[in-house]
Amino acid sequence: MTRILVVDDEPQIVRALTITLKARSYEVVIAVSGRQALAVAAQSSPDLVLLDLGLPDLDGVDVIRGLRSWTKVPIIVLSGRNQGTSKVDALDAGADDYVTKPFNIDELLARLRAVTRRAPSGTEALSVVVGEFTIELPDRRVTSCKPDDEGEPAGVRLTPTEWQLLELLVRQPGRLVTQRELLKEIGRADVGDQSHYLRQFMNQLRRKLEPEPSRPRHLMTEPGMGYRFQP
Amino acid sequence: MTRILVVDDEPQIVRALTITLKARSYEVVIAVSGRQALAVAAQSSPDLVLLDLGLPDLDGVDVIRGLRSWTKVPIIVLSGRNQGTSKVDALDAGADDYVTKPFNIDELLARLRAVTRRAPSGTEALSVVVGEFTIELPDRRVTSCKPDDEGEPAGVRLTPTEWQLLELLVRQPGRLVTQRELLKEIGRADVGDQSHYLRQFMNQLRRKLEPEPSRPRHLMTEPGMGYRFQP
DNA sequence: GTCCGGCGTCAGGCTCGCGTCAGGGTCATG
DNA sequence: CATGACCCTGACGCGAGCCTGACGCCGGAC
Repeated sequence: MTRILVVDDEPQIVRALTITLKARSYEVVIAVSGRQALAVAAQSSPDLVLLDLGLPDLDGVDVIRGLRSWTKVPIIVLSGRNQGTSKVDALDAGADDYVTKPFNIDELLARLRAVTRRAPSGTEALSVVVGEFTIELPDRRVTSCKPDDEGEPAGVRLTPTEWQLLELLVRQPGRLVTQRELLKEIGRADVGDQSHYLRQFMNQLRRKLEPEPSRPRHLMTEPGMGYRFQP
Repeated sequence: MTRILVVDDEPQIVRALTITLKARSYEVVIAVSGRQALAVAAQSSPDLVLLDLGLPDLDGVDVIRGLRSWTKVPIIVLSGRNQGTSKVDALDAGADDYVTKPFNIDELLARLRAVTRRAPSGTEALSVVVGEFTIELPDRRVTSCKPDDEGEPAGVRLTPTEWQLLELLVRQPGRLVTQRELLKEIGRADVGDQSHYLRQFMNQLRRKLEPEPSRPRHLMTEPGMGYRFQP
């Protein structure tokens, strides 16, 4: 089932879109601000994003850039502003389509089908460079730029839990991800203080990815809060 | 250089578009009717089609269907008619975008960049070499480079299920394919943990294709996640 | 200076997932 | 009916990955 992330701060718009999309048996995820949109997109990996440009916190174009820094997920922009260069800016920032409010719902659905039709493989993603390694999100692998002793371009083996944590961090570059979010990702947000757990895996990740594990440059820890991925 | 096929029967529109596009160093090819559009597209293989719906001979939607019957080239529809269901019909027939006349030229150029940006333009490899075998996807067969004892260039016999799994892996070289994806391919993603199932078939594939089945070099397993084809 | 909470690191037990062999069931074919 | 080929399930050993406990370090509070 196709999962759609609806980003809008007007409740009635969100409600109308949700009802319409669910009636077409789409799965709907909601965000009401730009920052929330980036966080939710990272955690739920939607197949399409419906993005309103008039958000309270971030500029819509910055939201598009934030998404495009790690994913190729199709983005359709909804906007009341049809003047000026916002259309061109949004499209050039990486949006796939631009629909002006008020929009015909059938047209929106048709455009939605058009952009999803072209991207059948779900969430294609880009790669992120970390030190001497390249994290390839779509392939779920980490490769080294330098070949090893035997001349093979060997990569790094990551365990499922390590990968889950790394992916959540990398998909939100620069943003602080709380311990709770990280623990929720690996299904351990239920009981007590499990931060020890996290430290264990972060340690392993640093040992596998950081040149100097004791002096991390990309997997930064924010004491008392959580962790942050620094590109 | 990006080649654009402009299809319109109004000379002044064609002229204006041609000048604008050539100024952006696009290559421009012209057709003034539906039939001509199909013929020109076939022989010049453009990278994008700008299609006016109000053509004298064929219905615009039929032109789209005609193109889509053999090519995935991006199509942007230009139209003066913004009423009715023509938008939905055109998009569902295979158009990638729909712009209503009169249009802002900067917006059109931005949409043009948006659809070409997403265009795959990649040709898939049809046969893959793995060890001493060659996997020929279109022929659905695996042949050995070395002839057998009797001098015949014997191939490897794969069962339907084995082929389904191998094809899914080989079609995405280097990418990790999750257990769920693999099980879904062979129609067993419905209930419970069927990973045992997978292991069975992967084992058989390795015994048939890998020089050392216990030390696989191409059909790699990623514990807890899935499998990966390594070219 | 002393206490204390949070973090990094190491070590070890234990479960889980993987590979492998073996055997039974089903369907098409001779 | 007999005979394969193929699909599917069970059992078992083993190693990897998970989870927990313990210890040292550092910075801030008092």
